[in-house]
Amino acid sequence: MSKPVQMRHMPQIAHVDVNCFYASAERAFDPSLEGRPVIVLSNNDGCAVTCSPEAKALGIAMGEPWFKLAPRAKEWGLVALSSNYELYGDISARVMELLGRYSAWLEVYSIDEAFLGVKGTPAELLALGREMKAAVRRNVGVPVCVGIAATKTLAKLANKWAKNNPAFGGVCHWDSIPASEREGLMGRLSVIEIWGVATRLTKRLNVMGIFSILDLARADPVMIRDRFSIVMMRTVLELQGTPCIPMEEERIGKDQLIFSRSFATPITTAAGIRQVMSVYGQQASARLAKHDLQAKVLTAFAGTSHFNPKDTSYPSVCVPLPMPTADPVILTKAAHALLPHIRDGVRYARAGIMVTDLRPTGNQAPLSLFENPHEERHVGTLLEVVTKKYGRGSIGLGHGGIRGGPDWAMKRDMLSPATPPTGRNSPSSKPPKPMPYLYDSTAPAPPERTHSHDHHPRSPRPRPRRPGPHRPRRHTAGHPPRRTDLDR
DNA sequence: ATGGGTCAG
DNA sequence: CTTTCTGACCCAT
Repeated sequence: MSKPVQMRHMPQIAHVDVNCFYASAERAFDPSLEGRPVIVLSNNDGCAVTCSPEAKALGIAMGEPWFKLAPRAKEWGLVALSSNYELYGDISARVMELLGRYSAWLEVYSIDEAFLGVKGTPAELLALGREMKAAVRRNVGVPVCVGIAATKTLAKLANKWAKNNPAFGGVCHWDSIPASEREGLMGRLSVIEIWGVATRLTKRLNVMGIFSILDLARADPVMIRDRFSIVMMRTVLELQGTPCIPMEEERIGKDQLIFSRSFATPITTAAGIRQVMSVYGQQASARLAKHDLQAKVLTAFAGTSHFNPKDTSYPSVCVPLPMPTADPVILTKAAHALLPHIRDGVRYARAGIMVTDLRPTGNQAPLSLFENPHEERHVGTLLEVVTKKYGRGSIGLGHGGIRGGPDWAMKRDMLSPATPPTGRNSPSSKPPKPMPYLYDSTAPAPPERTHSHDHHPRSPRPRPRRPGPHRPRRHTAGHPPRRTDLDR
């Protein structure tokens, strides 16, 4: 008895992500790094955030402080690089552009991950996955793995499986695996391996006797909803193969922007904090302007190190702005409201500002023009132009513009030299042949969320998107596969 | 509405 | 000297 034809054409979701993205991006830029142990360091060159497989083989773990590694780097032939987000953003854009050719339904989930709506027979889906993997490798130069399944949650799991089990060759189509094997896997994996479940939820689930992914998949969704949340229930349903997390439209409009940083060395003076606040005020202004937004509220904060439990202090102030603004002078002044709360001698390890209550520029009363002379004179714009031309730190208001001086600047001593080559590996150099079974705009839309408790309103029939210019989320290649037995 | 908690990457 | 920096959403208040 053969299955109805439609069964073989159920919409599925492909999850694609780049293996150890930052390290791979550095390699795409500098192929001589291929085969060598490479790590990419966090801000301030503090610790390793991404390790190439060769680096992992040396026993280097994610989060390993660089100062511990440095002495042995030479003997290991270890290449350590400061994180270079410009490079990663560029590589990311190329990957996404390429993936966009394989489906009208691309959701850029993070700087190195995407979901694609796909459909076809199992054999076709597998072929599609392999084709995408090969194309990205060929055209952009980074390795990816692909997981394909009926739901996002399962697609991510399949991807993880593919990554950890060489037998898959980097591509795993969930439904093509015998059920007994899938259950074997789910039975061996802790719930913490699931998308959306971390330490807290794991503990709570464990208390209820739910330890493995299989335990959770077999739990009663309603009970889970009552004891946890609708979100966790969706996870359960998704594990059972019922799509509940739909493909998302590109997120438009943010609710808040945060600018904060840990310092290379603690700041111990109000003067130092003042300087930092000035820089953040200007950064906030530039970002708001870029997105045509204005803020109504600014929060400024500072804090001592979490690792030094004595003498802690976390001052913060919330400043309602007289009118929605993106003006650097006003924002900087507002940020300085934190200063009275800063005590000299306290070792502040980080500080930042947050702008909230954001709204699009342009729908305020004209009166505000006169109340806001800086805006009228385009001070913000000028700052941006100069900054773009001469680099950050070359100009600034008040104490923000001191160049080279501040020792709280990020250390990036091992930065890769420049932006990556264009042309050579550029995706456009060899466009992939479209596959006959692409998920196209005339095909049924991807699964709708079955429970509509969801924040971002979306059109009932999501429209297909081209990948367009992306605003990939920031990302550290974090959450490194803590030891799993995905590969038996 | 707002803030604390939780998660992701 | 376990991880940076964001961003978002859930949920209780």
